[in-house]
Amino acid sequence: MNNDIAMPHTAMIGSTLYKEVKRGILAALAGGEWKAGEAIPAERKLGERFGVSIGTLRKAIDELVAENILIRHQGRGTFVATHARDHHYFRFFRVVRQDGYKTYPTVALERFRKAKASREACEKLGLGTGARVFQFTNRLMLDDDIVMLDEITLPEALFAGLTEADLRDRPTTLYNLYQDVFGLNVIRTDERLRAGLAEGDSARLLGVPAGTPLIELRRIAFSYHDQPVEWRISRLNTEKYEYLVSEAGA
Amino acid sequence: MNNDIAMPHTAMIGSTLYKEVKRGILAALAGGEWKAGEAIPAERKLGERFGVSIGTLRKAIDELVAENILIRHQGRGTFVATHARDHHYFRFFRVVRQDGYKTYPTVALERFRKAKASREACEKLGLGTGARVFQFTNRLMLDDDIVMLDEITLPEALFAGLTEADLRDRPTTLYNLYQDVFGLNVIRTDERLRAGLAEGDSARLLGVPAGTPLIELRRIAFSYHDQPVEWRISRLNTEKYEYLVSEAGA
DNA sequence: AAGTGGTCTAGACCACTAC
DNA sequence: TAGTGGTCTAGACCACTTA
Repeated sequence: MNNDIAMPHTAMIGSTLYKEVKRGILAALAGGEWKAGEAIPAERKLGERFGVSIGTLRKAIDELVAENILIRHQGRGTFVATHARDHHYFRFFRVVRQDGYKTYPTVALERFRKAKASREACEKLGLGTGARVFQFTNRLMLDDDIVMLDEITLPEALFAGLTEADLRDRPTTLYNLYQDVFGLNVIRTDERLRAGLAEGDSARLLGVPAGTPLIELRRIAFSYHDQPVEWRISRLNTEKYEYLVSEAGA
Repeated sequence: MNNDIAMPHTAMIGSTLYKEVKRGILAALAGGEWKAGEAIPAERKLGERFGVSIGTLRKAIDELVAENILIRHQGRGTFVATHARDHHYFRFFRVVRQDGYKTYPTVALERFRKAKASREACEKLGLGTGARVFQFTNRLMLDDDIVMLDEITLPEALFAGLTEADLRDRPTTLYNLYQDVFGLNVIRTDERLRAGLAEGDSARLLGVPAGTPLIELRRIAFSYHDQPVEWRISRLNTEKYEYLVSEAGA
C-alpha cells in the first residue's frame, strides 16, 4: 500500500490523525459552522475535507457521538445534538419517583434579576469579581408535587439580552433555550451533592416545614472546550422522589 | 473481494457480527474461561476463533473496554478488568472532600451476621422471600473523619463460605474480594439518593448528633448479565465531603 | 526480536431514508 | 433511485512491552 499518503499524517506532533480530525470537527462546531439540530456534511465529504480515509473519519465521529455531541441517523445523516429533539430531553435531570416512574417537570419562574455575581458563582463560572450576571429561581413540579428549587446564575457576557419573558414563555427546556437563542450547547455537567435542611425561603417555596431534610445540589454546566456557562444551586425534596445515578451501563 | 466469507455472518438473525462476537466474549467471561486480571487471547487469535476479521473483533472489544469490562494495554495485551489494579480502584466511590481533594477510605467492620433477607433486600437482589443472606456494616474514614456507614447485604447463595475474617482482614477493596474469592465481577451499579437525618444507631456510629442531615444512598451492584450481587444502604455525612456526579466527559 | 495492541487505509456491500 | 450511515474485510505500518 502507498505510504506516502499515510506517513505524513502520523508525523503530527503529540497526537493521532483521528484526534486531529476530531479537534477539527469540534472547532467547526464551536465556531458555529454547523448549528444545533443541523446535519454536518456526509462522511465521504468530511473525509475529503480532512484528507483522511472514511475509517479514520468515522473513528473521530464515533468519539463525538459517544460524548453526545453528535447524533447519527442511519440513512439521514449526522446531526449536531439538540436538547429539544433526540429524546434525551432530560439527560441532566436525574430526579425520579421512588417507584422508578419518570415524568417530566413543570417549571415556574419564581424570581428574576440582574446582579453582581457572588464570590462562589464567580469562581465556578470563571468570572472576574463583580461580573454582571442574571439570577433567577425556578420551582419544579412533578405530578403536582413541588419537588425542587433551582437558583440559577448565568454570565451576562454569554447571555446578552436575556429577559424575564424569555424564561417565562419558553416552549422548551432551559438548555434548549441556551442552544437556540444564545448558541451555547451544554454538553457536560459537574454536580456535587450535600445533605441539607429546609429553612426560611426554601422551606416556604418548597411548601415544607423548616428542618425538612433536603438534597442540596451544586451544578456547573459546560459547553465546548470546558467553558462554564451556568452555575446553579438546587434543593431537592426527596419525600416522594429520588436522585438517580446509574453507572457504567451497556 | 470474496463475499462467500462475509455474507453468511450478516445473515444472523436480529444482530450483527460484532455484537455476536461481543456476546461470545462475554459468555466466555461469565463462564470463567478468563479470570479477573488475566490476559485474554491476542486479537488475531480471537479473530480466528470467531472467524471474523481483526477490525470486527476490535469493534467488539472496543465496546467491552468502553464498559470497563476489559482493559487494553498496548504492547502487553487485553485484560479482564480488576477492581484492585487498573487504578480505577474507586470507580463506584464518589465521595470527595469539599475542596475537591480525593483520598482513599479506611474501612472498619462494625457488625457481621447471617440472617434472612429483608423484604426490600429480596426485591432488589431478586431473591425468594426468606432467602439467607450475609449482613454487615462498614464504617468509612477519610482523613480521620468518620464519613459513611455502609449496611451491606449479600446473598448466601453467591457468597458461600464468607466469614467475618474474610471481611476484616482483606488486603484490598470489597469488590476485589468479590472478584478474587467468589468470581463475581461488579461491573455496574444503580444508586438512588435521598435526604435523611441521623438517628440512634447511625448517629452513634457516625459520631454526629441525632438530627444531623445525611445523604441516604441505596445501591444495587450488578455483575455480568445484570445479575445483582450486592445490596447496600449507606449514610453519608456531608459536613466536609460531597457526593460527586460528573457527567458525559471526554 | 517477537509479540501485542493502536492507527490507518481503500473499498465492498447492507440497511435505511427521502425524493 | 440516489444518498446516507452501518458493517465488515484484509492488510499495512506504528508504538510499545517483554525477554
